Amino acid sequence: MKHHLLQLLSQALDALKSEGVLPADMATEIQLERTRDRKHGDFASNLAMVLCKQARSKPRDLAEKLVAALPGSDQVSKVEIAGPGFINFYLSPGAYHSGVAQILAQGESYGRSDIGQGKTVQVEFVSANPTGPLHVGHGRGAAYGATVADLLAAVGYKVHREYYVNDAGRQMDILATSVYLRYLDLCGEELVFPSNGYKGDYVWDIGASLHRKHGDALRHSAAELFDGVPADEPDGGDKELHIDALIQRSRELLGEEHYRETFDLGLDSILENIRNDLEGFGVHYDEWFSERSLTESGAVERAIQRLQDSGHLYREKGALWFRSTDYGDEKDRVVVRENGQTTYFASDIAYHMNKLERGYERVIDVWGADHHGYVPRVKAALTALGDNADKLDVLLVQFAILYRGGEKVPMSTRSGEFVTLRELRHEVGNDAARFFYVMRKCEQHMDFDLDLAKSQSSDNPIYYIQYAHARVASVMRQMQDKGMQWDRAAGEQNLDRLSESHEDALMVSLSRYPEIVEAAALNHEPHAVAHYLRDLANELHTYYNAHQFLVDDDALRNARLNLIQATRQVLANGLQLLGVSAPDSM
RNA sequence: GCGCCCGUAGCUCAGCUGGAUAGAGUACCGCCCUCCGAAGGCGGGGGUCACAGGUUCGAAUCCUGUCGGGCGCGCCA
Repeated sequence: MKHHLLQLLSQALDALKSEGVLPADMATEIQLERTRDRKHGDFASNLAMVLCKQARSKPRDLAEKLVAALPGSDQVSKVEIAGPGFINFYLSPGAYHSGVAQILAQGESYGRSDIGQGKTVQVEFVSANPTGPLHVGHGRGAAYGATVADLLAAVGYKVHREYYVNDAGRQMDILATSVYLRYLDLCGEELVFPSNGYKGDYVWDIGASLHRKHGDALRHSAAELFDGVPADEPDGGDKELHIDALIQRSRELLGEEHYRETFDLGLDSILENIRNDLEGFGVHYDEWFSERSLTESGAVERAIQRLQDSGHLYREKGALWFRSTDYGDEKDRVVVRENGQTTYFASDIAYHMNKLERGYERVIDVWGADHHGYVPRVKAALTALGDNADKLDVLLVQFAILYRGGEKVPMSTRSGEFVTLRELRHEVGNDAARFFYVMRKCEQHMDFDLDLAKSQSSDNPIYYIQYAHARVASVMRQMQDKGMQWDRAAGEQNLDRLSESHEDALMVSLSRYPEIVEAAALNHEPHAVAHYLRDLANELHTYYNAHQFLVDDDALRNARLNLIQATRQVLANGLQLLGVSAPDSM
C-alpha cells in the first residue's frame, strides 16, 4: 500500500518536473508516513514542505500543484492538504477489504517481501567461548541475533547464520588444564585448584569422562605437576603466571597427543552443550566456524602478510603492531606477541577478511556491548586490507539484569554465580524468554522481570498476544459447536459489511504489518514487531468485547470471520518471526 | 582522564531516522460476564521528554556544553 502511494507521488513529481515547476535534475527521497491521528487520513507526506525552497513557492501552493498532478487510484478515496502543507491520503474502504483478502490468500507468507533482492548477508551471533554453558547474557544475543536473521530472511535477503567458535587460545588451554586437574583429583591426587581455573561442575563431568576412558593411565603425581610452578594468588603469587605454568606442565606431562585429546574432549562436550541449548531455544545455525581453522588454513598468516605488504605493520618492543590509529582507532594494536604467538585480534582480522572473501554483500556481527571498544580496530583492519568496512555492521547488545521478587538476581561470571540460559528457559519457558529478550531495543539496558515472564496473566505481554491468537481459534471451535459455517469466499464478497470503528481500526493495523516487518528488518529492530503484536492483540480483544462474531446473519458472520482469521494469521506470522509459538488454546 | 551507549508518567518502556494535541503497559480509582474463553474490555487522574544553549517553517528526535547512570580503554579472549 505504502509503495503504491509512493509511486503516485513520484509520478506527480515527474509531471511537475516536466512542466518546469521543479528543477528536472532534482533528486528527492519521498517521505510518506502513517498518520498518528486518523483525522489526518491514513498516510501523510511532507513533500511540499521539503521541496518548497527549490520550487520557490509556498508549501501549501506547491502541495496543491502536487495534488493536482497526482494520478487517480481506486485505492485512494480522498487527498487533502492540511496544516503547514501536509498532503494527506485517505484510503478507500476497498483498499482495506482487498488487504484482508490478501492476508487470507497469502497465509504464512503475508508480510514477507523481496526488497532484499536475494542479497547475501551473514549474521554472526552469540559466539561465546566454549569454556562453559551459555548464561542469560548470551541468551539475549541469541534471541536478538536469531530474530534479526529471520527478519532479514523474511524481507528477501539470503541469510547465513554463523557461530564463531573460539577453539584456540589461552582460555581454552585453561579449560583443558582445568579438566586435567579434575581428572587427577578423581585419580586420588590431592591438589589445590588454581584460582583462575574453571570451577564449574561441568568441568568435573568432563574430567570424569576422561577418567572413564583412560582410568589412571594419564595420572601424574600432584607434586610432579606443580614442580617449578610459581605460587597462585592466594599464596601471594600471580594467578596468571601460575595458570600459564600449569598449562605448560600439563602439556609436558600429557604429551601432545593426550593433551590434545583432553583439550578436544572439553571443547566438544561444551560445544555440544551449547548447540543443544541453542537448538532448544529455537536458534539455528548454518555454520559453526572454527577459529583454529584460520590458523591451520594459513588465513591468519596471510592476513598479517597482507597488512605487512601494504605497510600497516611495524615492530616495537619485540611485538608486531598494526597501525590502527591511521583509521581512527585510539591506539595501535599488537597482532604478533613478543613470544611469537598471534593475538586474538589477529585471528579476528583473518576471520573478517575471510567473511568478505566469501562474498557476502553485508556482514553483521552481534556483540555484547562490553566489546564496543573493539569495533574501531576491526573496521580499521578491514579498511587497511583494502576492503569496504561499511559492509560490516556491528550490533551491540546490552546486558540483561534479572529481577526476581523485585530484587536483582546477583550475577558474576567470576564467582561462578551466574544464571544459565538453560535455567532461564526452564523457569520462564522458551516463548517468554524469546519474547522478553527482543521486547526492548538492543542498545537499551534491560530489566528482565522473571516473575512477570512467568505469570500467566494479562500483565504478561506474551500471554496477552498468545491469548488473542487462541481466542480466534476458540471462536472457530465455538462456531462448529453451534452448527454454523465459515464461508471464506462469501466473507470476501461481504467485507463491505464491516463498518464498525473497531473493524476499521483492525483493518488499518493489519495493513501496517508488512511495513512493520520491513522497517524492523532493515533497522535491525525486532522490538518493533513485539510492540506491534501487542497493539494488534489489543485491537482484537477490544473488538471481541464490543461485537459478536457468531451472528445469524450469514453475510455479516462470514465477513467478520474473515477479519478475525486474517488477524489470527498476522499474529501467527509475527510470533513466528520472533520465535514464539502461536497456540490454538492455552 | 578519554571514548561509546543511555536519561520520556511512581515503575518498565515505545515514539515510525525532523512533523500535526508526547503514547502503551503496570500501579492506583470507578465500571462491564443470563452474551463467541473476564487469561478480556471501557473510563479516570498522572509529564518542565535530565538541564542549558543552538540549527529551521517545526526538535523528545539533529549539533554543542553541563549533570546523572552503564560499559570500555592489555603483547586477555
